[in-house]
Amino acid sequence: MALSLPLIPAKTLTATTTITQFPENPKTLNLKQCKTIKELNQIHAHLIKTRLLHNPRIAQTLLESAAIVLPEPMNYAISIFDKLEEPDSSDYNIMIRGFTSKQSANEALILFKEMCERSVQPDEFTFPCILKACSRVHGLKEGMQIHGHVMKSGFGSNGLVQNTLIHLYGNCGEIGVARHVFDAMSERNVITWNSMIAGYTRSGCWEEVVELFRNMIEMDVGFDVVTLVCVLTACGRLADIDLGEWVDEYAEANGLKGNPTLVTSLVDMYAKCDRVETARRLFDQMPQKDVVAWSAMISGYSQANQGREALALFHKMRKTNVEPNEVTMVSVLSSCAVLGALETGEWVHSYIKKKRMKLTVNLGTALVDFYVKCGSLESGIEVFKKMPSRNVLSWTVLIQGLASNGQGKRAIEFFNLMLEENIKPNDVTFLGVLCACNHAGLFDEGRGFLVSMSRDFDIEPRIEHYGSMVDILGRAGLIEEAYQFIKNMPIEPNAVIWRTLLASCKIHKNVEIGEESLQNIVRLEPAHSGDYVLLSNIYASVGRWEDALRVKIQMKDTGVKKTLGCSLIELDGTIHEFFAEDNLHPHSEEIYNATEDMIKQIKLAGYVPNAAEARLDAEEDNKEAYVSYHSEKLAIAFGLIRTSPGTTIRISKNLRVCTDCHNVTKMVSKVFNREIVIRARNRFHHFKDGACSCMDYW
DNA sequence: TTAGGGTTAG
Repeated sequence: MALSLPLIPAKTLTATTTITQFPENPKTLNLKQCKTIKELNQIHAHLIKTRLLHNPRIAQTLLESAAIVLPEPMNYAISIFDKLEEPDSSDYNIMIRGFTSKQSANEALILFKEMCERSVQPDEFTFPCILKACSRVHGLKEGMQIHGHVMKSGFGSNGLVQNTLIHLYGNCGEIGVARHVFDAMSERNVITWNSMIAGYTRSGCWEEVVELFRNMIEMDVGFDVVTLVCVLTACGRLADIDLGEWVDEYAEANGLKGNPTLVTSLVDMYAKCDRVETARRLFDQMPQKDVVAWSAMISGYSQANQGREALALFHKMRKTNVEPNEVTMVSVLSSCAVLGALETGEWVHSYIKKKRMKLTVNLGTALVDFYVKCGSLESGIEVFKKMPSRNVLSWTVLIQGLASNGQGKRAIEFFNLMLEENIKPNDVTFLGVLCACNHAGLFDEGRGFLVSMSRDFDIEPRIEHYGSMVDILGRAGLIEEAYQFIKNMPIEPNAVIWRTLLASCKIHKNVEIGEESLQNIVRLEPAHSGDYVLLSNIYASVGRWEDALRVKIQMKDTGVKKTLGCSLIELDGTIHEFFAEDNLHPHSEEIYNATEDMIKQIKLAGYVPNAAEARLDAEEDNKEAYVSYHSEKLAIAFGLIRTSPGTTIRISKNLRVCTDCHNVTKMVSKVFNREIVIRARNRFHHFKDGACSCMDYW
């Protein structure tokens, strides 16, 4: 190995400058007190000059300072190590630890190999050190070889070694093997338990984390902050607020709230347990917030569907000197995706480029997901192609994105490419594939995929897959067959399945099966307003006005509240929110005028308001007016007056698009020569030249 | 000299 000794010239070591600082007997030198490389240089030079470096103990202390105490690169330590006449196991241990702690675990492994070749026997500390190195680089294969070595060397029942083995296997996803080592141990300490719990945490086995924690308490093992951090993570994922609060109280009572990692875990737990305000309070109280704390709070908002708060917090973070990392950006992009905030997300994308952040699999996938969820398919595909590596999730978000945007055939092409690249699809991938078949009208293919997923890929279809199949049949107009399919399903149908059928009944005007569907839905899930609206619309569409009204009244009587329609449009990075008939917007009057204007113009081109739905939605006299001011119409009109001609208008809304709004948007796309993308509750609609990508089925 | 912890997309 190359020698690079940045020696201070001997002449600087004058009695007045340096030597006098040393104690008389250099053996008592505490080299670990060296704070800088310069100090170490001086001592090193002195030891060479006085020949004390030939003393192995002194040399080893120097080595330890260079390799472990100082944060310098390993070159210096290497130069000392290479000069050792006969390095023993403890010298090797120091070097292995140094490499591992300085992120060069591979070099640690090379050195261990060299140690074995030079017949230096590993001691009880060597194995924990080298196993930690394996763990760092997820070197399962190397770790297993060393495990074999451990057994041969007789350290198989050494507690330290076993703890590190648990950590290694847990860290490499071999949680079963980790548990095997754990179960075989005769004595376990807190670290043993924590290593096992940490492994379960890493593998997402949240129930096991809680179970082990309860065992720890029952068996009186004791626990510490590390245990609690893992338990809190599990509480968040399991939405176990009771245990989470218990941990919080324990931490409070035992003065652990000063530990930033623990508080970050509390923030995460509260946010995931739907207590975002509590999380924010804790977050605000943290005196020092690192990137993980910020990311946890941002992702808390993002997951609680509070995208605007997430973005606001991200902007606040940018004013501090804490640099966001890839993980932060994943949550920020997810918020943009949920909000449909294309401009903001595009800005985030350029920010990622400017900061030269690594396009990790997660970050790349989040970007693809963001673009396709904003209906910006080409950008999504471009990012996807540029990703240095992709996993099943990356493919799945792309397939789902293409499918929900009405590009079913293209989605299936990507699915085939995925198989060619030997990426194994999972259950969610198949949801995307079935969705693609649905939107592309690929009826036979859909049926084929449903069979294939269990036969060829060993994935049991879940209720969602059956639901997708019901949708495929319904779209094809095979209502009766869809009904029989539900009856013969191996799983008990839920409200979603019946709702899917109900929606098909609406399109194909099948009153009889529609009625039965609603009965089933009401039985399973009484308080869902959309179903009543759908049935009511079915009656209306076949002219059964009294029945339609009866359903409306029934809806009122049973206390089912209609969800308020809400549409969002982003202009110059600001998100504007509209509710049906609202006048909350500061430019309300202007927007209403624009909406009237828009309707007037499309009427000239032949638009006739949809009487059926208008009639039902209307309160008394102002029948037409009511539908005219559905939230997406207001948002589109606002988009028309605030963007330059030809610009694509992008809206996201919380409900399905109603028939009248769908007609209006088609007409607007033609009359005003605009592409309009509406992201609705269940799918995307791309309007262009008077037609929609959903082919009028949604 | 030795072992364990928090944030991320479908």
